[in-house]
Amino acid sequence: MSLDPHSGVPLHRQLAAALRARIAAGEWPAGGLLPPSARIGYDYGVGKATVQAAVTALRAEGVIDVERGVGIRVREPAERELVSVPRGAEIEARMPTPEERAELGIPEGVPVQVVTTGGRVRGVYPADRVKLRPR
Amino acid sequence: MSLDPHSGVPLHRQLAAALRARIAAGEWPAGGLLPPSARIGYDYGVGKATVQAAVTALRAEGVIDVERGVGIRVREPAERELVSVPRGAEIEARMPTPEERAELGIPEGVPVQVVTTGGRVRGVYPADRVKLRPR
DNA sequence: TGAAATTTGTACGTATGTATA
DNA sequence: ATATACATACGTACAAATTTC
Repeated sequence: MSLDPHSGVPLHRQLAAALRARIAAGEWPAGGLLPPSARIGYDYGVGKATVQAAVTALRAEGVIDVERGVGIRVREPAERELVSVPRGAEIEARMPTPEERAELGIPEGVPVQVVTTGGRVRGVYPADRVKLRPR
Repeated sequence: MSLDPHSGVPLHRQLAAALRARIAAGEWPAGGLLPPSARIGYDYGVGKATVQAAVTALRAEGVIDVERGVGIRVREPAERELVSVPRGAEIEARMPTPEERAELGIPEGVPVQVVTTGGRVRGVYPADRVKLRPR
């Protein structure tokens, strides 16, 4: 349950793993709030920066959302729309640029899928809201 | 060139944007090293934690790699292998779990593409090394 | 309306550890 | 062995957003 400072694994990674496991186990429901970060730090006996690092990592994984003044929320899976992709197209995935994140309203930790045909970009899709299907 | 503490935009975001732009402009070649983080902090007049936050963000975007004891390296685009995807399959993208990152050797800031048919997972591909093509 | 409490964000500094050159 | 460079981790202070009273 607790963390081991002598395990060789950094505390912030241990903490991220612990929280990830508790979230996966359903300890907090999707859309629900984790305890305040100060409480988490107290419970696990680590400082603020360590909690911050763990939270940053889980955000980058798309596991949580953090709302300032509110708390740390378990991300809810979004509805996924089916998008057909023609034969011969190519599908790549990558992290969005900040501009794309702003324009498309993409949360942190969510990649984009890019569909191209003949080198021309046909679509850029937030990966949490689409499933691509070859037609 | 420099940062504005009064712009309302956090310094670490401004710094990340500045470095992103300089990288995109080719100021440092792919595979090359940025200046040491201490130098970056000195040049931009910000503290160590601020540089760290900017570096963490650029890592999560897949723009840079950080090698301990070496420096901050501009990531080189990997060779992309073409993978055919059958009709009727579904393609999703997401950030990998830490286990997947370890098993597949996926760098930070790189999503995975997941191909399923009939709900069964047919493949999990590091997105920096594949392009999927509907066949 | 507004004040207070809660909670996260930003940013600094300091010290120590560890990998590489 | 020494120097360089990033990583970890602590603490502190203040700012900003939200909720509650």
